[in-house]
Amino acid sequence: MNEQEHDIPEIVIIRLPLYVRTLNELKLLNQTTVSSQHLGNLLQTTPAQIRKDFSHFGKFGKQGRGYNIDYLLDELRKILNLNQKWNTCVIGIGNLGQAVINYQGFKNEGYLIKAAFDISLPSRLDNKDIVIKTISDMKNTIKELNIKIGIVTVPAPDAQGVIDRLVESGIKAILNYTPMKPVLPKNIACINIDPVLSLQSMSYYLDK
Amino acid sequence: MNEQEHDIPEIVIIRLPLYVRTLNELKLLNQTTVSSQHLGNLLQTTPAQIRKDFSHFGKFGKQGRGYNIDYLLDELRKILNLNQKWNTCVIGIGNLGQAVINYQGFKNEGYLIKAAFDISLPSRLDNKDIVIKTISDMKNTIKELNIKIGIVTVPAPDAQGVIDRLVESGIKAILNYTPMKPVLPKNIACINIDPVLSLQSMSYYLDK
DNA sequence: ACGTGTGAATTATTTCACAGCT
DNA sequence: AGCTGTGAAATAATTCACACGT
Repeated sequence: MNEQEHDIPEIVIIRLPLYVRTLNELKLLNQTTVSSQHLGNLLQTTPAQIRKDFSHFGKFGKQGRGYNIDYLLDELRKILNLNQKWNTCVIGIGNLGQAVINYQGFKNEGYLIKAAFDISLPSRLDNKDIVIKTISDMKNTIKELNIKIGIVTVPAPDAQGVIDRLVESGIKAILNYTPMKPVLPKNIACINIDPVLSLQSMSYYLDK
Repeated sequence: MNEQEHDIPEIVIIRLPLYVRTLNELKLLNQTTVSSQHLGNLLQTTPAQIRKDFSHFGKFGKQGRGYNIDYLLDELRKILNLNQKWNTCVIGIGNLGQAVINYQGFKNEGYLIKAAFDISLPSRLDNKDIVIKTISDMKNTIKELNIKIGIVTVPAPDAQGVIDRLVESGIKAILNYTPMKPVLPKNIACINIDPVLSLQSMSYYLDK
């Protein structure tokens, strides 16, 4: 199988950003080349899995030599559509929403928070780069600013309503910080971040 | 296979808290009974998967009648060790750490933040229920307060060092908000929350 | 000699389908 | 009739192992 002929397993897609991150770190250390063995050591995974993952997309390595880091990074970034900025918005400007807005990690990786919405406008939230609007202005603003990704930080009971409006507004991906799994058309990507569920599953292993 | 004779797949453990959450919601709606079919509809999964998941732990249902919600909930909560409070601590009191400390969702589910640590003590952080200490006091405080879970919200370069100290201090589970995968002894549970990785993997599906 | 890319083998997970209880 | 619990079957994911290029 060569080049993406058919559906790549989602679990492979989820691992690609890990490879990108580690390759960036190697680059910072002035490495130019890496083997699947070495990358596997750094990522606590097997060389076979890394080679198999890459094989879904093409042949990026050289036998006997491993992978050229710059080349592999660029290929992976192209696959993941990381060679461009993505406009995002935050819905819900409470504690969590403000923490998300202030977090620099999104911007550093090319995810620009262009707008933030809430039911009513907060009095103080000084950020020149971000448009603050009410949820009733969502659809227009999202289209005008070419926003493709929504970050949902409203209270759980409001989430499905907000997400329905995001979908109507043309959003294509959702990062959902709400403790619920939204109902969505299947062409919309969504990842749920749910720290309580994480603690609860880890609790299984406690006192064992 | 009856009762947990051998290792339950982690993927099953990860789904159990979802069942607990949905059963709680049904209980709030005064339902007393539920079938795997109905639960599957609510959770957007298949009845077969739910029954198979439960079958790792015992027989909780009645043929022809489905599951008694109170009974099933209690069994699942016992399996997950949710019928007790767990003491936790936060390491790193920046934006994110403070958002975590202020979030009520942990407390509501029995995860009590008893202490917070940073390199130096912040001047203002008024919270009567939480002990604020420097990282040098970590080991003693964690042992004194019987803390079993650490929530890591320090900058990435500091994370491995902090996590090593948590392990030394006797912590058994880690919720890691840092964009790195820590090296850990395999008897320590760890879940990484990494919103940037999530956005990057969703970006694959954008512009498709 | 090193290390990729990949079919084949293995292992894990999901789904099927039905006997049997209520 | 309705619905669980579970072997068996089907599907998916990982790992093996090696031919072949550098």
